[in-house]
Amino acid sequence: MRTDTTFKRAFNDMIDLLRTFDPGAELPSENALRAQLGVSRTTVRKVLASMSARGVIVSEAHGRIMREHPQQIERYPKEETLAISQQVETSFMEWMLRDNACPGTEINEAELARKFGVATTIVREFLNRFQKYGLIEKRQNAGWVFKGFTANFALELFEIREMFEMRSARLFASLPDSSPIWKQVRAMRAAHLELLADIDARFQDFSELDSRFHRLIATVAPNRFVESFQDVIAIVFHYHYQWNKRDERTRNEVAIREHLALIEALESRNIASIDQACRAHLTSARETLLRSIA
Amino acid sequence: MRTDTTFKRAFNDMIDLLRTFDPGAELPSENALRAQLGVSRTTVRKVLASMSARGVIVSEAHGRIMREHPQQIERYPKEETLAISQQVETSFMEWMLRDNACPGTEINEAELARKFGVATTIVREFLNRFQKYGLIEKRQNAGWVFKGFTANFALELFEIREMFEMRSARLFASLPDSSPIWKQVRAMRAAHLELLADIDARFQDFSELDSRFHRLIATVAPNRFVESFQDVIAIVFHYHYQWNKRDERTRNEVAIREHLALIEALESRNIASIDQACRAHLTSARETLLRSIA
DNA sequence: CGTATGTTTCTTATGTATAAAAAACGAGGG
DNA sequence: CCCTCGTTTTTTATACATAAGAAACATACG
Repeated sequence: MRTDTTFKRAFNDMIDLLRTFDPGAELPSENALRAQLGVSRTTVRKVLASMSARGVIVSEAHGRIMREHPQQIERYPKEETLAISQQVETSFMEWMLRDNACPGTEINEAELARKFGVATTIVREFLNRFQKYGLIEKRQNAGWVFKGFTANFALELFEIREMFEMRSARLFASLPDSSPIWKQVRAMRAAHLELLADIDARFQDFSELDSRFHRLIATVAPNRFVESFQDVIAIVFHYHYQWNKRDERTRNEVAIREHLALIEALESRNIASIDQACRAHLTSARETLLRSIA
Repeated sequence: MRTDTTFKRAFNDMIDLLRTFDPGAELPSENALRAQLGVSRTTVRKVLASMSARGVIVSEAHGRIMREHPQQIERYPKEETLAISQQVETSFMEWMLRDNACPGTEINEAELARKFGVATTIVREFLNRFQKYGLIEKRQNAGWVFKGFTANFALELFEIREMFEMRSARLFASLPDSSPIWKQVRAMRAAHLELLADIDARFQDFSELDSRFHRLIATVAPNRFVESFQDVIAIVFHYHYQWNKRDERTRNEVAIREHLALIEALESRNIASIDQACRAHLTSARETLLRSIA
């Protein structure tokens, strides 16, 4: 049966939300909370009931009042707030990347389901979605084959990435000053400089910034297929580097500097510089990935 | 419970296979048949048993003998040889393209399952796989949204297609004479000329030839993401034009001539001609699609 | 011993069940 | 009438069940 991860996530979020109110304050309506927590009213009511039961809030004639800041209420642990399908993604990635599964390995739905402790339906659904990442292949009336997280995979991935990214980057040259994207570019530069200043402590934050940076570049010429491909890149980098920490700090610092160079090139509107900076970064990222695979 | 479409398909194939034997001939071993029919031995045995029951073949001490050509045995109808998941694809495409679903329409798994007369699991699985075609989008804990088979969709599709196809086509210029692909190119030209000669009768065969032609061009630089994108193109064209027959004959004849021009350009090894022919064809294909959508 | 068939076991394709979440419906109160 | 809240209905996420199909094992025969 369905897990109540949505409720638990909303419950945790509600704790944070309550911190922004003063003790004794009247809470917003269920509908307002629904919008803020991003869940249905049904779930909001469940959270409210749960909070009431713990005495954090009390129902009055005219609505609900927060009694006190929920200091000692326990949050639900992170794992319990993730839908089973998301947990399966992590489990699978771990199996694939950490256990170093060999190219050509047969993937068995039933076996994975047992190993991960979930229903076969979920594994099946995950594999169907995962297919688009190009790492597995289905065989008629039989299981799947793992094609391997290989150098070849990396090369094919970067071949497409280069096509897509060069196309977007070049478009910046002809973007008018008035385009709102320049503001975002400046903000992006600031975020990079900030991270760079504190690189020793925060180098792990780079992965997410990286993804945001490349997605921003892609937005100049919106295309659903390009966006979908960004998901492929994001998931590969996210999980691969999560379990592959060699030279992480250096690697990220280099990438940040390359990003900054590209930002400068974009702002210069000079096609040649843009080309050069973009290609330099992609080449470097590709080599880094290849080195970590070999 | 699982349907026996695999058996029915194998049964039909077996009828064709038996036609190639003489009456009284001894049949190949179960294992040999398995390889020829492309199914498991379990299914082969089921087919053999079924054929025996109908008296077409008899078991002897030393194997099986075909008694007579299976003239009056009835084949299973085509629909019964398609897995439910494939039928759902057709049903969904029909709903989307023929019923002209509006952009923004909410897709309801349960409702579709009822409408198509299948289990919700299947619909869910289909939608997950179908997501990669860029026509639907999932919303957290809710259904899906149909983004519409719109002009925008066509434009984004062709933008990627042009990038991919120009890349491949250009590579032909530097391909050595010795490459085995030239032979395939010549065969492809022959197939086109043949179809052109008989265009009035066979113009419906173009769709499949078209797909093969573009896939052939892509094989010069194999890339799983490009290949996967060919599936997108193939499915879109296959279904869209299946229910959109306006000017079909003319449309296909034009495309064949464009293909022939491109083949000639490829063989010339002249980058400029290749570029020109390739772009001309893609532009024309795009305009045709756009016209049929509007 | 290698190949062909009979038998058993395991996996996949598909249907059904159900708790959780979302959405729709309804009734009061400003 | 619009908003808020209580209630009912519908849908989704997940588990489980089972026939069809694949694969592994076993036996027999040349």
